[in-house]
Amino acid sequence: MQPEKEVTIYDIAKALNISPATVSRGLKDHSAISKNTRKRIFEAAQAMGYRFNSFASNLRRQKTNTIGVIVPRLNSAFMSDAIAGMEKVLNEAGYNLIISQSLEDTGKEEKNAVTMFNSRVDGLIVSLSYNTRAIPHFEQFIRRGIPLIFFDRIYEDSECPSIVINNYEAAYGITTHLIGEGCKRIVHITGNESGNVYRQRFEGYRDALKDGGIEWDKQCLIVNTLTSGDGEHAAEAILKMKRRPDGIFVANDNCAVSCMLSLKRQGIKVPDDIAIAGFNNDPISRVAEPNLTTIDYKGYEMGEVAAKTLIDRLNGTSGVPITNSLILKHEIIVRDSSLKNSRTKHR
Amino acid sequence: MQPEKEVTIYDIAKALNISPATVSRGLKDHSAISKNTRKRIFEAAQAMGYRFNSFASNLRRQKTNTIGVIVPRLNSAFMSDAIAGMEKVLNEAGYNLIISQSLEDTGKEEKNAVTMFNSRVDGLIVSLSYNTRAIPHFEQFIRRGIPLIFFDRIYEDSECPSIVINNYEAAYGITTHLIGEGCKRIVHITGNESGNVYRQRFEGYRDALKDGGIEWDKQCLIVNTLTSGDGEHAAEAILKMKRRPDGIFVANDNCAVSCMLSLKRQGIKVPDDIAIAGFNNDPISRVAEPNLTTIDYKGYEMGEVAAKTLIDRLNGTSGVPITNSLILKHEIIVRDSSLKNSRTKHR
DNA sequence: CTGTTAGCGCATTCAG
DNA sequence: CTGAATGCGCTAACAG
Repeated sequence: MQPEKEVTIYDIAKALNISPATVSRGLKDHSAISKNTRKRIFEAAQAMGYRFNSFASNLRRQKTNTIGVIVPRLNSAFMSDAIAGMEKVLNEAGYNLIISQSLEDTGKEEKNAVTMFNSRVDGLIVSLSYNTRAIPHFEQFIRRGIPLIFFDRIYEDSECPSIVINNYEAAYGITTHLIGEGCKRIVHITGNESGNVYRQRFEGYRDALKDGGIEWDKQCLIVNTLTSGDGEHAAEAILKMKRRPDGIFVANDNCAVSCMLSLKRQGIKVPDDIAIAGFNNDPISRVAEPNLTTIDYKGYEMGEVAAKTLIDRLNGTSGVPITNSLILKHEIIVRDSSLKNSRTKHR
Repeated sequence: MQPEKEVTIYDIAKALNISPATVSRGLKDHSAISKNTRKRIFEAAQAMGYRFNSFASNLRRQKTNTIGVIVPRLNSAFMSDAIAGMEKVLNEAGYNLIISQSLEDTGKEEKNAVTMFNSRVDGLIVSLSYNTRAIPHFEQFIRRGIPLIFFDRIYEDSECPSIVINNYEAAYGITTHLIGEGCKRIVHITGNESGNVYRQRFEGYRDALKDGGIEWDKQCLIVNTLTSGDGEHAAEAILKMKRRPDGIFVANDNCAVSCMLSLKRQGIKVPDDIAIAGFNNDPISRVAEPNLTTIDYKGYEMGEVAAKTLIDRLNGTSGVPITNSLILKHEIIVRDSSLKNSRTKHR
C-alpha cells in the first residue's frame, strides 16, 4: 500500500483558490476571516486529509507547546497519580507532555534534561532523582527563561517554584503517634538525607522523639535506598540490635511493608512487639497484614498544582511575583500496624 | 535575567569561517568531514551554547525520530516495566518517546491517536484499552505506512505485528494446577471477553475444566473490570452462591488480592476453603497473605521486543516479510494461596 | 573534504 | 477581510 502524500495549506489554498495565509488563519479560527471562508477551509481540510504540521509551526513560532516531565520513576502509585494530574491540566491548556524517568540515576537525569532542552520544551516539571545534589543540568533552562517547577523531591537552593508537602510535620506527627502508642525506642529507616524529603522526615522524627522525652540514639537510624530488599536487610539489622526497638518509622511504604513481613517471618509480632509506620499511603499499605499506618498525600493534586503553577509562569506577566512554593496537605492514616494501645483496650 | 538568544549552525559557521553545511555535517559526525574540522565545530558549538533544533531538522527530513506509545494505564507494575524496556531499546536507537494513557477509555485512546498522528510519530506501539473493539483511529497510520505494533492487548484482525504471551496456555495451566490441588468447583473472574487477553484466559480455564473432568457451569463466570472494588463485589457474589466454589482463578492480581482479602474478612480460609490464583505476578501478590499463586510474564522483555520489532519495521527492507507476531514465555508461580494438597501433606 | 543552493510547512508583517 | 512575501534552522543534492 502506498503511503499517502502529505497535504499542506498550499494544497488547500490551491483547491479553494485563496491564499495560503488565509488558510493558515482560517485553520486557527482567526477572527479576521469570514465565517464562510473558514467553513470552506475546514471542510476542504477534512476532505483532503490535511494534518497540521506542528514542526513547521514550532519552527516558525519558536514555541513548542510541549512540557517536559522528569521523574525518578513512573511506576509508583504516587507518581502515576501525579502525572495523571499534570496530564489533565496541561492537556486542557493545549500542551503536550514528554515524560521520562531518571530511574534514580543523576546521569540519566542529565541526559533526559538535554533531550528536553533540545526538544525545546516550553516548560519543565521535575522531581529529582535520589542522588541529585546539584542541578547544573537544569541551569540552562533557567538561563534561557524556560520555567522550571519542582515537586516532591525539590532542589531547595533554587528560585524555582516548588510543590511539596510538609515532610517535617508529617514525620513529626506519625512519630508522635508511635510514641503515644507506647513506643519507647523507635528506629527510623530512611533514604539519603541530603535530599529535602528524607532529611525533613528524619528531622521531624528526631524532634518528635526529643519533644516526647525520648533520647535520640544514633543506633536507631538506618539509611538505605528504601527498596523492598533494603527493607529485608533492615529487618535483619534490627533483629541483631542489642536493644531491640518497639517501633519503626519507615520513610516509604514499600520498604516498610517488606521490613514488616521479614520481621513477622522471624516471629516478631506487629504491632505488639514492634509497631510500624510507613509513608505514602501506597495501595500496598492496605494489603499488608496488619494494615500499615502511613501518611497520605495526594499525588494527583500535586500534579495538578505543579502543572497550574507552570502555566501561570508561562502566561505570567513577568515581573509580577507569583507564589513561589506551595505546601500541600497530608494526613496521618492510622491502621493496625501501629495500634498497640488500642489493641490492649479493645481486647 | 535576559533569555539568551538561540545559536544556530550559521552562527557557528560564521565564527569558524566555514559553511553551515559543513557545520551540520560535522555535528552529526558525518564521515566526510576531517577530524580536525569536526573537533573545531564541536568546541565552538559547546562554547557558544548551541543547541540542536530538532524541529527544523524534522521539518527538513520529514521524520521525527519520535515513537508514540499508547497504553491503558501507566501505573501497573507490568506496564511500567514494559515501558522501561521500550525506552531503553528506543533510546539506544536514537528515538524519543511520547507516552500517553487511554485510561481504559476508547474515546481518550482515539484522541491520543490523533495527537500522535499530528505529532508525526515515526511509529506507534499500542496496548488497547479495555473496550476498544475496532481501530479506525489507527487506520490512518497504516494507510500512511507508519509502522504500528500491538502488545499484550492486541487487535487480532489486523496485519500489524503483535507481541503477546499465550494467555490460553497460561490460564489452562493455572486452572489445571487448581484442579490438581483438589478444587472441584472453580470460579473464574475476568474482564471483557471480547478482547484477546481475557477471552483467551477464559478459554484456557474452560478447556482445563473440561480436560480435568469438571463440568463447566455458567454460574462460575464473573465478568467485571477487574478493579479492586470489583474484587470485593465478586467476593460478595461468591459468598451468596448456593454451591460455594472451592477455587477461584482471577484474571489479574489486583482483583484477586482484594477478592481474597474480602473473603478472609468473611471468615473464609484461603486456600483451605477456597484456593485462589491470580495473573500477572504483580508485587502485590507477594505481599498478600497467603501469597498469591499467579502467572509471571516479563513486561520489560515484552517492551524490549515490541520496540525491536518496531525498529525492524522502520529500517526494514520493505518486501522482506518480517515475523508478524511473537509469543513470549510465561511461568506459573505457585504460592500458598492455592496449595491445598501441599498444606495437608506438610503439616 | 567542503561549499552553494534550495526548500521542508507554517505564521506573520505589511500592504491592499 | 484577504494576499504577497519572507524566513524560522536545518539537510541533502549537487558541484566542486
